[in-house]
Amino acid sequence: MSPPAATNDIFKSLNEAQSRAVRSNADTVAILAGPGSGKTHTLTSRVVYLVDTLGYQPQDVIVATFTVKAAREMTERIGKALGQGREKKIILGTFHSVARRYLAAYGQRIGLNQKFGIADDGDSRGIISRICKRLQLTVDPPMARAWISKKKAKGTEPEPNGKKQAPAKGVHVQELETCYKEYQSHLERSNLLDYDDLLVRCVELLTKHPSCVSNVQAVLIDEYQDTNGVQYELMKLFAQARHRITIVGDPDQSIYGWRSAEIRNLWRLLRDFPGTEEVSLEENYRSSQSILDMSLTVIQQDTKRYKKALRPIHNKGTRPVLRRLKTSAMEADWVVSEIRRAIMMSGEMMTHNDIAILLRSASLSRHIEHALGKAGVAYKMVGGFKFYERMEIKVLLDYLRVVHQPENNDALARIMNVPKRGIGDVTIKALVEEAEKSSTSLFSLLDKHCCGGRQAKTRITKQAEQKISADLLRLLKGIRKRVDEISQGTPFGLIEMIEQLLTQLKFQKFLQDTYADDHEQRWANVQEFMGLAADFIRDLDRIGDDGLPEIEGLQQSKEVDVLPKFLSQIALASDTLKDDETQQNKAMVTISTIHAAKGLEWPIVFVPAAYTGSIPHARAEDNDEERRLLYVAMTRAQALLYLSCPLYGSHGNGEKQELSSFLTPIERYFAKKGPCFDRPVMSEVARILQRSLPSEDSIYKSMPPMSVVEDDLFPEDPEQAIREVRKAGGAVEGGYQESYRAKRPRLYGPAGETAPQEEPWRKDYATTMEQTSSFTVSTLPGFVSAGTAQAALAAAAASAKAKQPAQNAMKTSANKRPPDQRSIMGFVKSAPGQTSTSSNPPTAPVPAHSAMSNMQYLPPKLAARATAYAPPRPAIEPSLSKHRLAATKMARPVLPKREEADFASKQYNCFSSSPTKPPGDENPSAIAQSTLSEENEPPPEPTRPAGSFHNTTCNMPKGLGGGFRRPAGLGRESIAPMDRLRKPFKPLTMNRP
DNA sequence: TTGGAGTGATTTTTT
DNA sequence: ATCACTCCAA
Repeated sequence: MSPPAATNDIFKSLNEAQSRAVRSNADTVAILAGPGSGKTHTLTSRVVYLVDTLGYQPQDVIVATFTVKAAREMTERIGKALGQGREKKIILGTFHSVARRYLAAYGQRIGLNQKFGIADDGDSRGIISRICKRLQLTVDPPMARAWISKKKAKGTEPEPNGKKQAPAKGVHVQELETCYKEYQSHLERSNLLDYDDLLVRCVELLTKHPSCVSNVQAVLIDEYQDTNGVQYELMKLFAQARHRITIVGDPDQSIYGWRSAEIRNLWRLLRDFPGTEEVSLEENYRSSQSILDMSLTVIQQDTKRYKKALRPIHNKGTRPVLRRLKTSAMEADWVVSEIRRAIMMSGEMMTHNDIAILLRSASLSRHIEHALGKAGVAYKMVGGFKFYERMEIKVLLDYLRVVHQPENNDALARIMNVPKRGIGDVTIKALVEEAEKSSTSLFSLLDKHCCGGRQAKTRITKQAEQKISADLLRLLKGIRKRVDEISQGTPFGLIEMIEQLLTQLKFQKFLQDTYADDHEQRWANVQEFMGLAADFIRDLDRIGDDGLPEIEGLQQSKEVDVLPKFLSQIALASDTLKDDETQQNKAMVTISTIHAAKGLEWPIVFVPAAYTGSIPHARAEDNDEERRLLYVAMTRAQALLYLSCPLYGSHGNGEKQELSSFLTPIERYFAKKGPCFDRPVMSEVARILQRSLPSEDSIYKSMPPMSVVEDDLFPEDPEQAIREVRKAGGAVEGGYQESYRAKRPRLYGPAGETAPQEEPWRKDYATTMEQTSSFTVSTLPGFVSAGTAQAALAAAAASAKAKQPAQNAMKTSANKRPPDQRSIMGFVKSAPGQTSTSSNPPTAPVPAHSAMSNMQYLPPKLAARATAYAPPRPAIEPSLSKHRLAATKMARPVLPKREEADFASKQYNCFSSSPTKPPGDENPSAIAQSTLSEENEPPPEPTRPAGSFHNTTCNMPKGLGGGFRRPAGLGRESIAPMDRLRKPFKPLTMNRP
């Protein structure tokens, strides 16, 4: 079979290294690469290659991703390339969903009830806290939960250093064990599996019954750095028939350590599959060079990490911004103003779709949402509050869950009194207790009590309640009956079922009564839920089942019911909705947690709240992971990157907040305010995004009169601004209102008139703000000039004290590695050129606190073994393995081969300046920013020693010019599909003039 | 024993 | 500002 067109297209879109990875004949392929290097594209291409060129059957390929979003995107991409709907046959999904599929089909072999349900987060939390209460355990339930989860997620392999999981001090392991046991038995009784159980039980299944995966020819894993112990085992088990595994990952983007992700899995793989071929992808197709440089200065603060080459394909670009604002409310307003400015100054080359605001925690979104809403900017929130967590939805889901699994006591207990039935907490608790003691389900207890020979010895049940219970039971039974009838025939009825629930519960009325003010919104949510169910049904037909291929001689249970599928889909995917339908054509800003943003990219990225306590999170255990998180956030940006930090906390009377400790050492490398969007800057942005910039004329014409052209609405140095105000006699307390005053003192007339007690002034001002949301506040001339004056003052002061490079942070040199500590891959396979990459900027200081790391290092013994399997490349120069300790001294690394090195360095030169760029305007953005930063060091430009090039690079195609095609799927259209609308019913009007 | 009002802590990240 | 929990009146 000659390769169809699809394959050729795929190969055209690959660069040399990517193509090598795609076509590798090795059984095990490990692709390690930095952000924006086309990892996922490579992985999908390999899938296409395996199926299309090598003729693997799609159903014999397993692709496991980490998030639902990634899974969906991958299906889409593969589908596009493969066509004929063959992508549907691939066993593709998150680890959890693939595991669920196997358990649904074969779980009975390990004694699993086929109708098992999935205990979501809330369920397990509830169960555990009830256990703790009941048994009067002293452990804190969340902590017990974490302990249990870790225990499950770790898998069976013992820790290398023999250390045991250490519970927090002072906690009795005995209690934890008890809780664990109790929890498991509760789950079992309710026929539930929690998230970890899905994996654990699947491991059990595949260990005992390898035939279930006897068909599997290849296993591919995305975001490998985030796999945990069980997932590793699962991966191996999936691949047990043929041992063909392809992984892609980036240790620098390992941000799920808290969920027991183990970077150790990387060397486990190399240990268990000695023939593994490594490929590294080194070109970054995503971000401007300066964004990449800046991100590197962050990630390189971790001296223990494994360094990879990462070479920008794009131009220098605009210097990233680190803005300081007074409060988080002001910060949010500033973000909005920058969003407007950027869009306006780009002449709509960029829209709201091109913008993301990435947050460390979802709870930080409040101010941002407020500001966006105030300004009438459409946005959507990814992650954070979950649709399914909303009361009204959760209730419906619980009803459905009880219909599916009558023995699910927790769900039943929750809904017993939900349209008020006059059953109080006490009664419910007693009933649950009784049910548990007599080891029946709550449902059958109630059933017997009401209908049968009234056996419930529960002390108190009024007759009124009894009748209402009958109503509840009748409803549930009625629906169950229908389900039973339906499941024999067409897989319809889900919608019907929900409708019936709604009418019989008088749900709308219930919402009206319970939530007086926002019942409309809630009802709308319910309707969206219906729409979601409808989509699900439709996709079931279109996408086909998520069943497994028939294996000869193996009986599998077919899932005929839609309900369980629907429920587990929801449990496993906090966001099931396809955006195709929901997507209004409105451009929307994306707000997302950093975690949820992994793998995505946007032209403009804001990272607000970059203060210590947020980005190294106050409760974080692993500072290095927090740093990686910041790195991930920064590397999402293509053209413009904005970080910001409020000086005062928004909570309470705002204590002072410190800039993120990851940023203080490099603060001076950032621009202090947003760039001037002049022609050179904008055209460079356009080049990075590969879009065409509207003519200067048309931009100018479309600009509303008196628009804000510069980022000067807010003082560059709020503290300075505060001092100014104070000098002028104003009271400074550090609050929201106050901040505005400090910002534009002139508004309030001559000095002294700023006294906060002047209520009328303030009120007026505030209302004006609200009403004029369609234009920026600053369109009033007075505002602008005052602001500008302030900014000028602030700038002067700022540059005076700019030279404080946080030397104190460098003091500790506790970061020296023990001599035997090496970076993972560099140690495992001591290939030349794979070691150093971009060298440190000699000045990049290292924060003192980076001593802890979750990186695991290969024990010498294993290392020796692994090295033995390394392909016959020249051994590494011993000095190089420790090169990082001597990084500052190392002017020139040892070169593997001279010619190659020269070639590579030429290549690099070629990368770093665009061929189309006239030699003259080397760095427009630098010029644009020069007023801000002329005294400062330029951002540390990593010098990339030629010898650091991986040999992949040296093998680059001879045709030097044509070699650097941007892989397809990395272009504009590849901006990852937006996630589903979180707040669909907010006022979403854009009212830009 | 239920339900409403009032009070008090509280927010990492995800399958 | 939102949720969970306590307290008090039916």
